[in-house]
Amino acid sequence: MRVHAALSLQRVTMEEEEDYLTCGKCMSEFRLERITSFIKHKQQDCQESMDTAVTSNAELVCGSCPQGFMTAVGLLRHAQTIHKFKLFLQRSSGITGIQKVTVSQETEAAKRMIDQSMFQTISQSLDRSLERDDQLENRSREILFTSNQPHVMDLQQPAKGISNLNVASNQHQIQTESQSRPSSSAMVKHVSTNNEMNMSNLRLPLSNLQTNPGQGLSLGNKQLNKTQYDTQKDITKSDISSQGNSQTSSPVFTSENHATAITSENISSHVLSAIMNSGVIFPVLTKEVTSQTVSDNQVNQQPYHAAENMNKQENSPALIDVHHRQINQIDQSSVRNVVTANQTNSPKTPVIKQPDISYVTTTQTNGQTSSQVLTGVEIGSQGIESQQASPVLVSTMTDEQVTSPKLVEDVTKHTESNNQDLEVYKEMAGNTSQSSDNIEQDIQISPSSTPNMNSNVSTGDTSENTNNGCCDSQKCGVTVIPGSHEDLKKCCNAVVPKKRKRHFETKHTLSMRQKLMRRLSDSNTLRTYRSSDKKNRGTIFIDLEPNEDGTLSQKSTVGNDNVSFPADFSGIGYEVSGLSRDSGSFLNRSKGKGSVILPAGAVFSIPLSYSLSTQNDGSLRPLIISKHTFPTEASTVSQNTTCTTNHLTANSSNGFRVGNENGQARNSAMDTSVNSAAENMEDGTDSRLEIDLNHGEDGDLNQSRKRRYPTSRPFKCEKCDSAFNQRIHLKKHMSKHTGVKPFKCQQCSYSTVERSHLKVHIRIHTGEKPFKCTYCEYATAQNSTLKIHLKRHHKPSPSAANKSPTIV
DNA sequence: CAGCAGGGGGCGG
DNA sequence: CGCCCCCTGCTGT
Repeated sequence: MRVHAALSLQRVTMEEEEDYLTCGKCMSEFRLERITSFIKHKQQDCQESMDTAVTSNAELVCGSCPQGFMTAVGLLRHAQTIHKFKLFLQRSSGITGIQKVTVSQETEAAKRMIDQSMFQTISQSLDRSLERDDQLENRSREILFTSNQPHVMDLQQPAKGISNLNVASNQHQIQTESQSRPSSSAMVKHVSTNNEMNMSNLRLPLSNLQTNPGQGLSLGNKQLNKTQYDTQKDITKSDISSQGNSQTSSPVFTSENHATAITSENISSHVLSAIMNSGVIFPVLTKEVTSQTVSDNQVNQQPYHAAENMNKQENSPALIDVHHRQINQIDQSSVRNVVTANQTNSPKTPVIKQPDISYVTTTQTNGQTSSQVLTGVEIGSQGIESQQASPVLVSTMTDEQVTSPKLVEDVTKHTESNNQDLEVYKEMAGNTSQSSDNIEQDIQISPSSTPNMNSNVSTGDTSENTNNGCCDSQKCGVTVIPGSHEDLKKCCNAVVPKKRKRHFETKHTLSMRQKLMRRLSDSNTLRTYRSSDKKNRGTIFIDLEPNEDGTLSQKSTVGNDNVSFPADFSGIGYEVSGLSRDSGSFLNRSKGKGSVILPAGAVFSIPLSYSLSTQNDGSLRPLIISKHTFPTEASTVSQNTTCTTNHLTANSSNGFRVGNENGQARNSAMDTSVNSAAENMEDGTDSRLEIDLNHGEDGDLNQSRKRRYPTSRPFKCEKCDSAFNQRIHLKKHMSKHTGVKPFKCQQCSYSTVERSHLKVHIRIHTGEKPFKCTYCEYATAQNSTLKIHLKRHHKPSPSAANKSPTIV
């Protein structure tokens, strides 16, 4: 039998500092100055010490045994270790740090232990403890209990403590009186008779409690080392096992991963009162004790299984220093146990869950039993503060639903999907092995947000949105609902910014070139179709194919009888930038990316919108699309158009010209509305859709802005002859007449109607010249200025330009 | 020739 | 519709 004499509970107050010696076996406490009594106590193997403690030091006496204690904490730890009280703090929300405490049903041993006299004793002790608690550090005062749920213990505004806690022992009903201490505002509203106590919104002193899943649980800014962590796990493991083996009707415990151990520093009177009145056993962790315990363990080269020994009723040190329970294996059986538990146990049986575990719990309200699927939080690598998600009430289900095969299936599915996470977690936590048998009775449902120590901030990259990563709440902030993991995409999309989503859609799928090649390969047959069922309007796609000599050929005839095309497109270079989306606008609109390489034999389409007018006989006036070159532009075509065997060079403003044979042409884009042309036909002239081979005035290769919208300008200015294709442009234009320029420079009198113009203007004051010449030191504030500069000073030779077309 | 202002089109939301 | 971008024209050096 090992004996641990541990120095514990260094209560630091503002007024005094008391040191206590705690027997690790019987939990008796001795003042430090009575160390001789403590030594004697240990020498007598605790036999004599009880009397010593009771008679000489004890302020509290256990109601079930003659053990005496100086402090309520000591008594509680005694209750914990000897009489098997348990309590788990459930950290159940992240951002705000709000936490939840769920207390298990008392054990049979605890039931026997709890009697009125004990509670009265404890109550008195709590009052005395408050004197110290009020003087503890702020973090000790941060423990908050709030709850608005019925049948739960509600302790509100506990910052200053609780007073006069009276306990009705047998029924465990609690009443509170707060009149004795003005600062005491905590109230115990109600405690259900089934000993279920649910204390929500517990805010623990976060500064004093950090989780380091990879290395253990850090308490009081003291991080446990690997050995300590393993010890904790061992304790937990055996504890789980004992729970399952010895207490078939006991509360079902889920994994205690990241459960909050109660320390002498973070425990407050509220916790104490809660514990006392719930009749539960709780794990107490005292820093000094932990250190000592671990030290002893290290000496013994054998971790101490406190819980195991406790369950064996051995007279062994019972300093349960941790319940940082590591979940290592979750199998379907464990999942199903959840439902089984809810099936077999009384509805009154509380299900204790862990914050990072999705779980099913049952509650009783007005005599009706309902079950809820709850999810907890995940603990980030940075500690509790990194928790992100609040406990999410996913759904409220009836018992039938809870026990339905569907739920079992969903939970199972969900659990399976997260097993990989668990493996990662296990590995990172340094866990070596744990048999699933040990947690066979442990309820662990859907560790949805299994801590991912390496989890990154959501990147939105759908490629990473796998089951084990996407719905990690650390990534997307969405707590996964058991059984809803299949809705993974929705989950992620809910948090990925739209722009980012679009970014990934456009940048991380197929490259533009891949898209182009695929599209080309899919369209080796010429196609000409109308996008509209109406006879007199639609869009025609002219399929063209580059010839071996770099020219283009139109290889199909138009299906529309009312539309004819030139028979030969040979020798004509076309920019591809006019392709609409419908026809496969695979070109990037970025500058310098207006060209495209077409493999030999590939076909691309040029969309042409048209609208036909009716003739006198009621038939549609044929629309003629012909190759048309203006005499003055012919040279431009030959000069600026580059059309080699395998590529086409896109030049700006290269498109179609709509007009009539009188030469009344207006610039149009590739996607050309022929409405105006149709209108012109009304006057009897032969209207044709003519292909404008003009490649722009300066032949700038970068001028490849695609034109998507029709060039018709229905929005005409009432004060001048200006017309625009969009209303917004007319609106901007009107500012010229009205003088309204809402965007004003703060440093000068400049004002403009366009925000972007002001943005450019401000560069004058800031001196910012983001556009830098790649050939010299020249820099400018406007891109167009740089272009002019390049053109004037670094103009590439025509041959070079031909040899190096811009490639998308 | 550089710098700047402004018009107008494209495109996403 | 707002924003951005491209382009053009004007002006000063």
